[in-house]
Amino acid sequence: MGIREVAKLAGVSVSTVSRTLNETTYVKDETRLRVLDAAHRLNYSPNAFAKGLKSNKSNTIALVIPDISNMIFPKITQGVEKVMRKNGYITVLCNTGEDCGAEQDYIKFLTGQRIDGFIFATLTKNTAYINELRDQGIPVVLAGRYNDESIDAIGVDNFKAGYEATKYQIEIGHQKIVFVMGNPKLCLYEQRLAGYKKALEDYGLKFREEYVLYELYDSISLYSQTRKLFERIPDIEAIVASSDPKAFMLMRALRDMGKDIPGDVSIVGIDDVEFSSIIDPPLSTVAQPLTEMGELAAKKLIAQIKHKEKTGKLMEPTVDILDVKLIVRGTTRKRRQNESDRHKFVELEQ
Amino acid sequence: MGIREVAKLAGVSVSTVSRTLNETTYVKDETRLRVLDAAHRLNYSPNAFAKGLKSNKSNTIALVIPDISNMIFPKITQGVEKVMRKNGYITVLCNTGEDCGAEQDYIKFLTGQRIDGFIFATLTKNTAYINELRDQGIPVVLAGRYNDESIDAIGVDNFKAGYEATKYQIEIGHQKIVFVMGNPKLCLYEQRLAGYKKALEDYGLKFREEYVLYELYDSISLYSQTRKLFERIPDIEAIVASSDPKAFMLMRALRDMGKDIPGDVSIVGIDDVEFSSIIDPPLSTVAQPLTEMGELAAKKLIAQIKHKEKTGKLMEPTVDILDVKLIVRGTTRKRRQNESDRHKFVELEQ
DNA sequence: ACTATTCAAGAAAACGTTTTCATAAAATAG
DNA sequence: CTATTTTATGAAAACGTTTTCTTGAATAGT
Repeated sequence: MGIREVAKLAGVSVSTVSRTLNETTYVKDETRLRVLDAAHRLNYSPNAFAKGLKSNKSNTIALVIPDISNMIFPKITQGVEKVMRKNGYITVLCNTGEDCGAEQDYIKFLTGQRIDGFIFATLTKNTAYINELRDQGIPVVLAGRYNDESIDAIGVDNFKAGYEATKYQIEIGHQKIVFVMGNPKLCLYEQRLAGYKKALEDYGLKFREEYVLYELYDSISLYSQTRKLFERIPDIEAIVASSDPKAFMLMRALRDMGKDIPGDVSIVGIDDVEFSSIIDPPLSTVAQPLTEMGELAAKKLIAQIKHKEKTGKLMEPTVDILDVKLIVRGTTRKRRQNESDRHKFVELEQ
Repeated sequence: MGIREVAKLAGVSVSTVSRTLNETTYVKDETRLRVLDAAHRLNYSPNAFAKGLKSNKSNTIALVIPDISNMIFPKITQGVEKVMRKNGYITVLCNTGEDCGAEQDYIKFLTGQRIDGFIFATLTKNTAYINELRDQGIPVVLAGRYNDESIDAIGVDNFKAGYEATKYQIEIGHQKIVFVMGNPKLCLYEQRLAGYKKALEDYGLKFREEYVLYELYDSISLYSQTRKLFERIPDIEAIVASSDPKAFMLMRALRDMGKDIPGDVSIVGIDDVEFSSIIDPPLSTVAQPLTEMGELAAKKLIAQIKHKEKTGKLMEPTVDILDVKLIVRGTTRKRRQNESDRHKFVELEQ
């Protein structure tokens, strides 16, 4: 089942078989046909190990993500895989479980496996070992993080996302706006928070530390923290959640406290995961183009790989920032003038 | 950076280096230390291509799924990847997009890439090319489907899932129970439907074809179909959805028609995806252990791979069926005695 | 008609390992 | 003290390709 068998059946040398199959130089039409036929008859498929050994190419890339069951990553993954497959690359999945150590181990292991390139969608700040990878000449692109100009990246405008979400809440009349913060180690949350602050500032509202709710530990803790916050400050009017899943958790907590959404609290998220449009009421949110991000990251990586194959060097890194877009759905609502108006409104609706 | 450099630095032959690194036969302690030190100093990592060429092992498996952004697959994927990584295997992700042709292309391509084994979580009935794969001696395990005893598989008891969901609706007093059917090409839906029918029968209820709602095309169409069904048969009391995402879509449609859940319609799903517990009200559903399914499939595949390495043959295939469990949450509710009672109830609550 | 050039195809080297074969020293047995 | 076994290592073959080096035939240029 090797190339030798094909050669024998076609009555040519192995070199000729290789040449026809790889279309590398001249081979007479008549011979080519014989070879192709033989290869087909023997159901020949070249040994990837041998090929790789010569070419030092695996046609395999690694997608490193923290947690595939976190809703934003399947979309990114889908985009990456699709583009890779179309271009003849295989995608290996590395689920690091948000564990930096595991990530490094994985990288070390994969480097030995001669991976052609890496896409990192992990979101921690520490990029030392990632830069190292690039310094070794291995193509790397970051998806969803771009704290560093020294590496190729596709990101979204997280600052704008935070800004737009907040701006909208302000423009529909809210002033007491809580920001739900995520893990501060991830710069995307910092950027979103910065956007929130800037919007407040631009509209002459004062930033108050007690209005930002930090997600400590996990999303369960967010539930109890929400209740505590609303007990302390009952007149909160609006919420900007730094991610959709956080918005879901808050909606849950609020509902359990007897609050109506958007009647009592106007909520806007950031992400636009698939579920945001399915829940009731559908979540208003700032959408980031996740699948597109994956696709672009994949294309960028392929471009680097090809360039490296040709020239032996990597291109200068660039970072592309994708735009975000506010989608108004059912969880946001104009502020009513005062309490008495509000009751009127409620009665009217029933 | 090859083994030769290590050998030179350690002052030994390449054979000795290989032997120390693979711990295959005798090598003097003193020599071993020298080699290890040299390898470490040169940051040596063996070339996977060369290794594979000799051993015919890639330490790589392929996970074939229809759609990673379909909520049940990230969980399975997570389970597979975790076990694989722990055992030194790499997982390549194959997202076929429910397209059988693409799947076959992918398989052909991967077979050439010398993949050690396959896990299929795709759910179509046609297994001809999968059986072929096994006949070629390639380890294969199916996750989530088990229509065939000739291949290793991990499945869930889909019949029981349909049965338990229906049984519960009956036991809390409902009689007019709609079943929402999925793609009939997937045997898991057929099995769930069979469970529904059997439960009806066991409780002396008649199966009515007009009570099963077929998801034609996509989940969007399900929305309009739901409305049509309830216009035609307004007194439906309960719904058994053959998957949680379908339940979500129905809840949406029902809500838009002004129906209260579970007040007017009692709904139970099957799957227990992460979101089911997050939405409001949280979905009652029959849970299948998705992550566990992935883990077990991975373990089974590894067992086959190891066995094949040792004996050159595959073990007799076995299929394991995991149990499912009804989780009662907020979308199900006991039937009230009659219409007048019902109005009373509603008033009381307000 | 004789040399360049292009076309066509085989022989053999190379890729970086592992593994077999060979050999020698050391340990053990009789 | 020799004969065998065990321990330890090097040389070389093998894995299945691609690619360089040759060589030969055909075509073209004067």
